[in-house]
Amino acid sequence: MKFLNQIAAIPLFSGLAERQLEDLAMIVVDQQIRRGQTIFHQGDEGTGFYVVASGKVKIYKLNPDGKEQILHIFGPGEPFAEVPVFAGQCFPASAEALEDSRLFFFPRPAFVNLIRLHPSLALNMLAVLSRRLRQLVSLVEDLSLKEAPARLAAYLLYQSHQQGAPVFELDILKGQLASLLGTSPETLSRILARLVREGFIESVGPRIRILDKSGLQELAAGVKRLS
Amino acid sequence: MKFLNQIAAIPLFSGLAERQLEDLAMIVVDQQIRRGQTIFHQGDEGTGFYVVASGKVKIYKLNPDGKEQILHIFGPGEPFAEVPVFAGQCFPASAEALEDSRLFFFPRPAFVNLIRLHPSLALNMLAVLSRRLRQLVSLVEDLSLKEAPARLAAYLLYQSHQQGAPVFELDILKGQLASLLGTSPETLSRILARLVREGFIESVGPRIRILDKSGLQELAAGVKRLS
DNA sequence: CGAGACGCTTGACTTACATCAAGGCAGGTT
DNA sequence: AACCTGCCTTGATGTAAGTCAAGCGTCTCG
Repeated sequence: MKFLNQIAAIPLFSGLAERQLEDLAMIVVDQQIRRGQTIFHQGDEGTGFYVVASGKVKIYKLNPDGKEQILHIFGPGEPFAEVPVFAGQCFPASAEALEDSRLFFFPRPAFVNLIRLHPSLALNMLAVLSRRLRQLVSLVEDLSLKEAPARLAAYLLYQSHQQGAPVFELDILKGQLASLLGTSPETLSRILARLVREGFIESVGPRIRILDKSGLQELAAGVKRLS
Repeated sequence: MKFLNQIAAIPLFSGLAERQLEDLAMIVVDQQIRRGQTIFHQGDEGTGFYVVASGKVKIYKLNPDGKEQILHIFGPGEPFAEVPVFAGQCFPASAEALEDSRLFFFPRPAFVNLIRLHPSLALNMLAVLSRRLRQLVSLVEDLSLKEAPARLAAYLLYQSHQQGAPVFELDILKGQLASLLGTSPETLSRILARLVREGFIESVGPRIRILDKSGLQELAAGVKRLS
């Protein structure tokens, strides 16, 4: 059966029996998207949700002046746009591919039926939404209670942790990072320069080396500030 | 059985059979809280979730300087603190009673079992989390993409709509409203004064009268600004 | 090769909002 | 009545970060 292996590898579907995975494979729709292409706009009706098979997708909001705030960036294996499946039906935000991507689309009615039949699928989905909630709470906290340098420090530490090394490469463009951190490219550039000047990091292009991890942690927590 | 009627009236549990409501009533714990009292702190371990029976509760974050951001304010019938039930186990934020309140507490293990047995309970919970996600996305949008006057305008319109009249009373203290809108009491006070001066509203103490609904809507949408 | 286009950086300026400080007003207590 | 205390308002000042504008390296493509 088509895509069965790839579907089985999606964390959201972990713990499901072979039979249930086959049910999923029955309803899935495969979709190719080019970099820069819009997947949906906020306000569009949501007829199902997606899982990233390959590539990278951003979920974002725009204001009337054209300023953008990125809410999430999702990579392989991560589901997105589940909200309209369970509440209301329109998307609260827009989605666009940051790279050429392949998506699995699961139509709503069939998926809701599967959830009814399989409690472990429901619990997995509850866990996904709960983690998402946690992420968003943290974004609100960052935007409202921390300054831009603290947000950047937190992001750098997170990336370094994810990639498992004190030296790493930013995996998104700096302009996109600015939008994710809720600031402008100019401000991001200036803060990065200050972090270098004050010895917290080295930076060449997208390559970052963390020199003072505990200093960055203090910045990120908001207990210390740049001079 | 104790509390059965009140539990049956909670929207989260709508559509459940009598038998299932009785199961819930078996596991519920009743809890009285005084105004100002803390229910839990962020980082505490979450052993279950709550539903407000009466009173009012705020969910909030603090930064090291003591600045507060309110994430939600919940009233009768609304569940909160579900996140640690399904993902991780510690609370992402803190909770405090804004009024003397009565809470129903549902211990995690028993509740998770009920979810396994009753798919409609799972779907109800998914709907609750999805709506919560929508709310938080909207909060991020407000904080990052709108100015304080737009946030206040949106709040006033929402309250007016909720209470079903162009004249209404703020149901929380202005200081708390400032924290909910991500601003300071001083700034809130000034913006309110400007809204009055420019003829959008009348305001005496906590009493608000909306004079120019469409003007406020334009402010809230960010297409127009205060002069 | 030259010309764009794009992404990033840097400098000069502007601004929304926070902070600090003082005072007003209402409700409750002695 | 005098006096808190809590909440709100108003004024003066400070600042983080946005905006505008110019310039630079890199890559692509005619």
